[in-house]
Amino acid sequence: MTAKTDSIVVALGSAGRRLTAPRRAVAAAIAAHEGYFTAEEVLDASQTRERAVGRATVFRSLELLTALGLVERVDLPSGDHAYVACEPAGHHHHLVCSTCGRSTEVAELGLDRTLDRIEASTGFQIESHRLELFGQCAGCQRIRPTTRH
Amino acid sequence: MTAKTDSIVVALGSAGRRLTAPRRAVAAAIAAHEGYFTAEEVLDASQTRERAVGRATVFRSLELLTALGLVERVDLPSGDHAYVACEPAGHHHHLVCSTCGRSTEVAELGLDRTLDRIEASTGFQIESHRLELFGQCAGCQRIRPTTRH
DNA sequence: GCATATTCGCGACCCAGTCTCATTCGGCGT
DNA sequence: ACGCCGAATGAGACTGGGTCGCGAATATGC
Repeated sequence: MTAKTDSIVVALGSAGRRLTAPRRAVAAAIAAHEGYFTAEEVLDASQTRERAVGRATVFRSLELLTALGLVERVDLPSGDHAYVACEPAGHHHHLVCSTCGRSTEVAELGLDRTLDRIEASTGFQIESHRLELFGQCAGCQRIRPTTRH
Repeated sequence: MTAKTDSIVVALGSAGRRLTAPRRAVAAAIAAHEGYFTAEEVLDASQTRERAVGRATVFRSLELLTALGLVERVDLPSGDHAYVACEPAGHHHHLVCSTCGRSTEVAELGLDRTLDRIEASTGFQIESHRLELFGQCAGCQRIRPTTRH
């Protein structure tokens, strides 16, 4: 967890952004989550601190962290959106457990070739894609599924 | 277009749902769109008719059509959601032109094998996935891009 | 035609997310 | 150690998508 918040702190610094208390609070809230989390949850979590973080700030921080590649937005099958913390490494996709919410990153998986083929056959020039995978993680497949949080 | 509305009519019938004027109106509005469309657009379109369709009804109809597999929800890169009309055929993905909004369906593309591999390596049991492709369609790649609608 | 369950439409409501703007504060220069 | 200044914050109003509840309307089977 400290590792996570640390990397956030570092990233902020090297991006020339200020390191403020609210941002620390958001980082901490994110670090405290195992899997995906919603803006609401981050908001709630930071409200409980002595110095509450404003709603707007939470959204702004999430936006910033997204821009820095430290978190990514996921649209759950249910339709509402969540975020997952992730390594700012190259292109990757998320595999989210629909029971406990834990998410793992899966690296490139030969999609590029397929995209090339699609481009060739449709004449489209693909600019971006979104691939999200949902399922049950190894742990939750056993009889007693871990409930989310 | 009549073809599109027809298939909607048929689908409603065979699903044991009533064929009402508002639903026809929504179907017509959808058929009038080349590419993706938002709930708002459908709403506006049906408002202009003599007999206006209520906001709730538009959403309910879209929900129903989605359940019937005639339209599908797409989350645009911008974050807001739209719908695309599609064949109730098997599993497929959408390729959306970010300029003109036109969308084409691309069939299965060897993703299954990759998913199997991911399952094997992560221990996850994948239940569903979402793959959306965005880019420029052949027409919009030429100098004068067709603007949306 | 009639009965009746389905669907509608209105309007109130809810909730995520944005905007504004006065206030605060982090980080740099000295 | 101090002060400056632009970046960042927070409170709350606001917006816009989407839902809910309920009395009225209507599509369908008979």
